[in-house]
Amino acid sequence: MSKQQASLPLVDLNAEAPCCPPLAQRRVPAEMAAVLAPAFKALGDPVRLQLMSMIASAEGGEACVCDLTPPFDLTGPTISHHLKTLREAGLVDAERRGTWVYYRARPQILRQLAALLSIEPTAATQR
Amino acid sequence: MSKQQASLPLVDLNAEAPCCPPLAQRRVPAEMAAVLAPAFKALGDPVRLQLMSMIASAEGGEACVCDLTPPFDLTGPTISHHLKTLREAGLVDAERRGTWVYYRARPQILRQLAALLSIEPTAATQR
DNA sequence: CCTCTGATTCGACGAACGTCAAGACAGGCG
DNA sequence: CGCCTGTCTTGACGTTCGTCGAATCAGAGG
Repeated sequence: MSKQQASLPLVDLNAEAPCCPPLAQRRVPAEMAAVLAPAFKALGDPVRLQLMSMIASAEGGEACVCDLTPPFDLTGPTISHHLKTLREAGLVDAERRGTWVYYRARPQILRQLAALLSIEPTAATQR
Repeated sequence: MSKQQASLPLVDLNAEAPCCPPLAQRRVPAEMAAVLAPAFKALGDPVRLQLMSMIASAEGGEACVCDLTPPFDLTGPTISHHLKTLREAGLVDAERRGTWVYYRARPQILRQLAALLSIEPTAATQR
């Protein structure tokens, strides 16, 4: 419900992936790779990985940009850009309440990514 | 100083991360983010995500380059480059046996990444 | 209305990435 | 030995990324 994110190519993981057959169990088809790779790419930057963790582990499940910016030696616009990347990857959700903007993690997608990487101890994947 | 990927030939996840406190439970420290982000980045390309899946789900836990190349509309060098990226991220291991080169997944790291993304239903992260 | 603060967008720059063609290296086979 | 097949490296190209400064947008409060 952020105002201008409607026109952005937002990754719609909910409708796309019913859920995740583990990566090591069945070969990931090209379409699913095209949908999920951006999410991994979004986590592929140290700053964004920390931002994601700060948001997901925050009290009440949400964090204000004003709390996310100071811990880094980066300018406000740069943090905002990283948050936008996380938003477009479908990993977080933004909401403005008065003066401040709050970011909240989307647990569904984290679960999907975790399930995709999970390895069954029962499967005979070892030599 | 958020750009720290200077001299990082090979990610050494074994010695570095004892294992993974979930991302949503405790804030990921900068050093851990610097170590783990390259692994996510390596998975952040559709081709590499499929390669990773093809290797991890292959019979006997290993796949030959000769089997990995044809499914893509890419040249041999490009596939080789992507495999090198996965290797440098610590996600796969390569071994030459005679004429062919075989790639094998490293389950430890996949488990670490999955654990990092996992969400405990017990934690009070939901509202 | 104006101003102040917080957050995003815009424009620009250097660095890194994905891709290919051409060449180099490794090993099997005549 | 020489050739052939498979894989990797090198050099180059256009594109994308991470970062910043400056400008802009969105509310709150005088």
